[in-house]
Amino acid sequence: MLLNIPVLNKVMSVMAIKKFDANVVLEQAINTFWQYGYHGTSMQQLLQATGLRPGSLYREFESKEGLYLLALSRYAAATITTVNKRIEGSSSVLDGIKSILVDLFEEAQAKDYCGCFLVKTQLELSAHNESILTNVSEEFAKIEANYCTNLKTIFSDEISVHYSKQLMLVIFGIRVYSYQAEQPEDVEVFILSILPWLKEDFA
Amino acid sequence: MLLNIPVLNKVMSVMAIKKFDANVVLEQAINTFWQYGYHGTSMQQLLQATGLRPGSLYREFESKEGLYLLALSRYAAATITTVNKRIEGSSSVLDGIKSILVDLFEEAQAKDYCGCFLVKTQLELSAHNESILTNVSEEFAKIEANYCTNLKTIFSDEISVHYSKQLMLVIFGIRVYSYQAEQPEDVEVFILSILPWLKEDFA
DNA sequence: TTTATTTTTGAATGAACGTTCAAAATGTTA
DNA sequence: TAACATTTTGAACGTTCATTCAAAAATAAA
Repeated sequence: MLLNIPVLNKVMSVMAIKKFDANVVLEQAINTFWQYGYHGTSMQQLLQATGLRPGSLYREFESKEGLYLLALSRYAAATITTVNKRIEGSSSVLDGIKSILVDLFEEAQAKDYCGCFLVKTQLELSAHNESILTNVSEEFAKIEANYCTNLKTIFSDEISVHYSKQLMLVIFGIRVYSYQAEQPEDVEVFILSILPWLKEDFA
Repeated sequence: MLLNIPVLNKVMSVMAIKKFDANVVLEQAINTFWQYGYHGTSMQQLLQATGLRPGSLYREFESKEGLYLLALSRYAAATITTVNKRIEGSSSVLDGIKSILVDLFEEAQAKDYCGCFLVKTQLELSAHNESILTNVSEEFAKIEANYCTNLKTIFSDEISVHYSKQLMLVIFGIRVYSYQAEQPEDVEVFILSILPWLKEDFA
C-alpha cells in the first residue's frame, strides 16, 4: 500500500501497516474508562480491552492520560450528535427532548448502566486536574447551548435560556437518580411533572 | 488513666493510651476521600491527613476499604441530621427545604467545592463494588424517606411520595450542575421555577 | 535482493501502591 | 522496681502501577 503523503516536497511511503483501527481502539477505551473511571482503570485493563501491546498503545496515544482525553472528547462530540439526530427524527423539538429524557431513565435499567462519562469525569477528576474540569465544563456548555438553540425555534430567547438551564439540571438529576433501584411507574408523567413546558407541543 | 472495663469477670486496665481521637481521624479521612475519591486517594495521603503511622491506622481501621466504609456511613448519617436540623430551625418545612436547596447552590461557589460524597462514591465505585453501590442506594433511600416524612406534615401521602422523588432528582441535579461556572442570577427564583410547590407555604 | 521506513513486540524498569510486624515506647498495677 | 497490656513506630514486603526501548517483523521501493 502506498499512501503518497507529500511532506516538504517529498513523498513518504509507508513500510509497515497498522494492524489496528484507532477509532475502534478509542471506542474500546471509552467503554473501559466510562465503566471504571480514570484511576480505577489500569493500563493492563486497557491493553486487554484493546488487544494492543504497550508499545503500540503508547506510540499512538502517548500516555494513559492522552488516551483518556481523546476518549473524552470523542464521547462529548458523539453526545451532541446523538441529541440533534434525535430531535431531527422527532415530530417536534419538544417531543424529541422529551424522548431523550425518557430514554435516559430507560437506559439506566440496563444492568451494565454506567451513567454519563462526562459527569463521572467531572466528579472524579475535578480535584486532580483543573484542565480536565475546564474541558468538561466547556463540553457541558456546548450541550446546553445546543439545547438552547433548539428551544429558540419555539420560545423566546429569554425563556429558551431559562429552560435549557432547567433541562441540564434535570438531565444531571436523572443521570444520578437513575442509579437508584426502581424506575418511576410512568417515566413520562414524572418528567412532565418537573418540566411541564415539555407538554405544550407546538409541532 | 484506668478504664475499668469488665470483661469476662476480669478488670482490664489500659497500659497505653491512644494518642489520637478516632472521630477526628475519621473526619480527616472523609475530607480526603471526598475530595480525591477512593482510587484517587493513596494511603500516603491519608497518613499525612491524619498524622497517623501506618500501623496505627491499620490497627484502628483494618484497611483502606474499612476506613472508607466507615467514613462513608459517618458522612451519610451527618447528612440526614443536617437536613432535619435545618428544617426544624426554619419557619416551615417548605422554607427549610427551600433554604437547603439554595445553600447547595451557594456551597458550590467555594473554590474547594467537592459535591456530595455519596454521589461521588456511587459514580466512582458502582462498577467495582456492588455492596458499596447497595450501601449508598440505601442511604439515599433513607434521605428520600426522610424528606417524604417531613412533606407528609403538609401534603397527602401520595403527593409527598411524588414530591420527595422530585426533590431527590433536583438535589442530584444541583449537585452536578453546580460544578459548572456561574450561579444563576437568582438561585431561589430558579429553584422555585422547577419546584413551584415550594412556594405554597403553609407555615 | 537489498535498502528504507514504520510498526509491533514484550521483557524490563523504577516508582508507588497497600499492607505487615517485630521491636520500642507507654503508662498502670502489683 | 518489675511485670503487664496496649499502642506506636517505621523499615520492609510483595504487588501492581504506568512506561520504555532495543530488537524483530512487516512492507514497499530501489
